Amino acid sequence: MTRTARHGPDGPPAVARGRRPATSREDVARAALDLFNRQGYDETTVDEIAAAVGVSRRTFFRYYDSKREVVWGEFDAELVRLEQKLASASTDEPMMDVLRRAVVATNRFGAGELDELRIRMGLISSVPTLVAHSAVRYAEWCDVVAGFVAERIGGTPDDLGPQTVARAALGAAMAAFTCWARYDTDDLTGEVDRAFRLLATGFDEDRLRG
Amino acid sequence: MTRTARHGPDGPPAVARGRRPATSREDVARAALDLFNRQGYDETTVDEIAAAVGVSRRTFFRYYDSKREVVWGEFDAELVRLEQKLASASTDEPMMDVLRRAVVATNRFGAGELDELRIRMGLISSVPTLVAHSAVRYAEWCDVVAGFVAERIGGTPDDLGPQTVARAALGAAMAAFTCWARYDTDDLTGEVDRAFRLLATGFDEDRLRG
DNA sequence: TCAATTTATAGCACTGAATGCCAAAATGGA
DNA sequence: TCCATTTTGGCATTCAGTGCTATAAATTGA
Repeated sequence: MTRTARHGPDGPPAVARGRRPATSREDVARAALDLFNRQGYDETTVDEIAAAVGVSRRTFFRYYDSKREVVWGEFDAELVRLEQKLASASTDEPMMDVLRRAVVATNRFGAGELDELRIRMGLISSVPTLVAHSAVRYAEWCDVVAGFVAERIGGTPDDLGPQTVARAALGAAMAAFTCWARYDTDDLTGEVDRAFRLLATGFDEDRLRG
Repeated sequence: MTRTARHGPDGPPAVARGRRPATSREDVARAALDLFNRQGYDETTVDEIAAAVGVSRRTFFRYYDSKREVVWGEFDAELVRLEQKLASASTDEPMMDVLRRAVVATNRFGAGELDELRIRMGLISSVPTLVAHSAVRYAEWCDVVAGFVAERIGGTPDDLGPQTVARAALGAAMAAFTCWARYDTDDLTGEVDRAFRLLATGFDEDRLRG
């Protein structure tokens, strides 16, 4: 992966040397999502996306490793934020509370981002190819959570305890996201909060009904 | 998908008409798993598998829809069993207990099957392509559980409650499986049981340490 | 034994994703 | 203008997956 380092967040704004990029990750993503939304993910070829941005097919693959990846935007950055939130939490606060608040916090989005996010999540949770790829991305999310849990209760992140908590937490987050993407509740963080509270009560049947 | 109906489980053993199949799903799976195990999943082409079974590439795709699917064996049958267990459970027994016992019951394997199962699970949880595809297969598993939960607490399977329980339960089951596949504990059902008990207690920190 | 029917296979052509390789274009600096 | 740098474009290739058609092998019935 060779991203443009020209406007990277670190270091000085490095004067532009060599040929200028013909487009950007953001532009590619916009064009692609638009096509996916209009004619469907499987019905959109990489050639079409490239043409829409005015770039060759080969160049598309220099901006994104695969067609799948386009839908994930800047997921990596969110992962880093989650890790920081978890690491900086008070040791006094109960583990599941820390986890819930951290996940809620990393999923606050501005009103302007919500529409695009809903399109992304709608695709991720409905197109088989993307449902599949989500497992790969979410595995990284799980690793972060498992690391945090292992830190709290001792042992390694690979043990049954941390793995179970991490994967169950992922399940709760995914449930909240897909429910939010499907219905028209504008309250994403509320859904996440509810899902994690259910998880922390061990799925008490009365609470589930309420 | 056209499987051989010749020895199908339903109906009379239907006399063999027409040309006999050159191989079987089982034989294809055996040859494929052997190759995957020896030289890796990505390094094994469909042509190689087909050649190993003595059949053309095109015929391979008549036995399995994709290279990925080979690893999943007869997962569909297990799904049906889970659905039956959940449906026939007593309404008096707590929901999470029913779920735990049903999942444990559908994951009892004979000693002879365990080695191959470990190879399958090892691949599923380590090869990116298969990690990805697992999301598609496990989604069907989730649907079954979400249906059961909705039946118990009311509402539809798409609501936040059933979705959260189902996906978290899946997480617990996956954690148990991967832990079992990685370490040499021969006690698969024990791992599943432990994971689901953790889940039902809302991940009590003391219990997680114990 | 021969023809009709049934079922499975082989082979070919084609699409589409992804990757490696190299030449050409564009840009700033000496 | 020449050079180093960076990005792009195009080509060739691999591999998964699919549709189509012809052919091979097997049973049934005459």
